[in-house]
Amino acid sequence: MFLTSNVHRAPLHVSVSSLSQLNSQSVFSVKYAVKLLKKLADDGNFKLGKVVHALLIVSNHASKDHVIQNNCLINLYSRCGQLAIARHIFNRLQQRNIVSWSTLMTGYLHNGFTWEVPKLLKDMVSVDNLFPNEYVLSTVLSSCSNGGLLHEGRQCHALVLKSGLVLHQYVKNALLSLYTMSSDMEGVLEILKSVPGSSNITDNVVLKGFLDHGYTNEALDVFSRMLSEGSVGDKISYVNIFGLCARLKDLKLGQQVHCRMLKSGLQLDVFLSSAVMDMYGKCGEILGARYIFYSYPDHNVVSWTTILAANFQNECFEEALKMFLQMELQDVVPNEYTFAVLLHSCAGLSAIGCGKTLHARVEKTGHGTFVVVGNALINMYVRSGHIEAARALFSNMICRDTVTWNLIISGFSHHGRGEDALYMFQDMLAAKEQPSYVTFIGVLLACGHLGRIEEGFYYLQHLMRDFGLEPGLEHYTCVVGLLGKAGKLDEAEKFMRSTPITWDVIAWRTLLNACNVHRNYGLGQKVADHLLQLNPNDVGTYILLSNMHAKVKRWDGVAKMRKLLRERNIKKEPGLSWTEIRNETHMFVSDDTQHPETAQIHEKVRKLLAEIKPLGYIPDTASVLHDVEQEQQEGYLSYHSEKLAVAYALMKTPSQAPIHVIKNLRICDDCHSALKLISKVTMRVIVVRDVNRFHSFQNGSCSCADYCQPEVVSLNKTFLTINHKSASGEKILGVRTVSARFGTDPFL
DNA sequence: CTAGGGTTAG
Repeated sequence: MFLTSNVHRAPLHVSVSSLSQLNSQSVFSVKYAVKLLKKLADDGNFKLGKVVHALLIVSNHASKDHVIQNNCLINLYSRCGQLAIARHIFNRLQQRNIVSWSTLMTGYLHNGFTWEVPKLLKDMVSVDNLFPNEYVLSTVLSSCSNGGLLHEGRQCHALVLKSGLVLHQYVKNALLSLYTMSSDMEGVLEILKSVPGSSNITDNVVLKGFLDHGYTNEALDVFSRMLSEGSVGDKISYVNIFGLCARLKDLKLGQQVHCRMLKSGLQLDVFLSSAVMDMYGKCGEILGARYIFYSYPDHNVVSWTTILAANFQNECFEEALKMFLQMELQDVVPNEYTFAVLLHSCAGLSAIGCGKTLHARVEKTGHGTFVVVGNALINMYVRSGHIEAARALFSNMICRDTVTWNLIISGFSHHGRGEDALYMFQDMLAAKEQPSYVTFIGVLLACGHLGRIEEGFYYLQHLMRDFGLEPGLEHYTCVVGLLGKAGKLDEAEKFMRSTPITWDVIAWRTLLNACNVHRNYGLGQKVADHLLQLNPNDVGTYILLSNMHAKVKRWDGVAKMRKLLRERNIKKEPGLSWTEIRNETHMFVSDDTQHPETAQIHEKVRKLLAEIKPLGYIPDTASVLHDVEQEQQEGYLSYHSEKLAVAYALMKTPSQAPIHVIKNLRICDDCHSALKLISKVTMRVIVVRDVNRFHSFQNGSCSCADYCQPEVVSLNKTFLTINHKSASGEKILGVRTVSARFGTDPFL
């Protein structure tokens, strides 16, 4: 084009010496200068812009006082990030109009000086006696929403109403953004109702607003209206809609939207690919997320973090850590979200070595001061069994949020430290931090552990409601556990029958477990029947039931359970335990002989069992459901994985070191009593994380006080669940090492 | 001559 060729060629050849030749010539008409400056402003071309500006000055043309041309110069400099120059020109204008003001305001807005913009409006009205038009109003409103200036924004709303410009779409959208920013979704609905007309941009603002503030149904309404109008818009619309699908965890809808996007021919960009990955990740379809990741090449921190998070959310913790190494190789610099995801992945694996390395790194980079990272660190230490390290971190945190408190409270609860948990809860209230739904799960677990029935009911029936919280299934399940633990089994059953809620398998299993502990055979059988009716293939029920039969020496019952399992071809998930020794993770499978040191480990187990026998240990293998086929083989050694892992850790660690073992199932009664005694004879602290909680064995007793906690979901869905398959699906046996090289050695 | 919407943690 004529314009571009002129811009890009002619002025480029202008040198200082040639300026004098151009001096007397009228090179630019005003009209041409305006076109040129606009083009340069759009490109953000500071270098050429200065040259043209210089030419305009030296050309001695009458145009230099031309207001439109000068407005273009202000625009040029503010678009190039040179706000000081823009302001200087504005100050020296011979004459100015409303566009001069509006251009300057936009400059302040885009350069981050949002709070100056309402002041400029005030000056404009008082000094130049100009009334704001739609350009000015939408710019000032945007500044208010970007800068959190709610008060000023409200005043602008008044101006908008006075001017009658509400009907203007730009102004309306800016108003919607303002009310979205201030979480006033009722205000948003009000504007939508009173102002007709909608554009793609309106839809996007509103959709995002509804999503951010939990108005999922309203967001769905917007989406279905977009569909009925035949188009779902552009890339940004798709980003928002994928966000909606992610929120709904509706994979089917997400796939349909994805198909539609493909058909519409839209190409992925870094935002869109992140949004699609996030959708697949949150909908539990990790393969979809990975597919998108590899089909779009140009990733930034955010899209990398998205794929790491998708892996984490789908319990592919190792894969998340491995992919981070790739990210580093590509020189993408991680941010606080990246570190949070990585630390949560370590937490999922109880990979304390990786976790500590990352801890060292965030301390060095300064990311440790972000709440998200602090929370992730606390979570990592809690789930690796280092509750005191978590407490120390908590004490040193500069700023905390609800999640921080929830983590430390339920952390103590899961470690059987009920009193500490309740003290923390009191501190939380004293710090004026609003407790949430999750907070009370941790609090009720703590009450359960301490056997404080009345206190628990007070929290459930009064305090929660004082904070506007409606108790849910998790809370009620905690109460069942609370009553059950105190031996009030009939009351627990009555509570379940009288509470109008749909109880799930977990709740009934909590009651069955209580029956088991308190040897209430009759009620136990009743509950078990009910459980098997709910889910005839639930292994957990069979195991509990079999334990119960064994406890009252009803061996016929135990045999019946085994027969049922065999007949129904129900496979018990293999028992896995692992322990980390100097950054190496050693994984054990029950009755596994693949570890290179199997002979020594078995020898160690035999020795330990012999040592604790005099202290009263009676092997209780009959009560334990092993793999039925294997069990009938001759010479079968019933060594559960946790026994193997503990024995190995005892062999390989210094004599005072505490031992940390993680397992995928619930610890069985036999191992539990064995480990209590082993902690006594070896004088070691042995911390075992099972699916539900932590058992801290010390000097012959356990922090769980021999009672299992209800299996309520706490903090998030991945709490205490593990990934026993690697990304490629290979089965993990014997020794496996989780690499812990993340660029920074914690001891450097 | 001047104005608007997007991705990651729990």
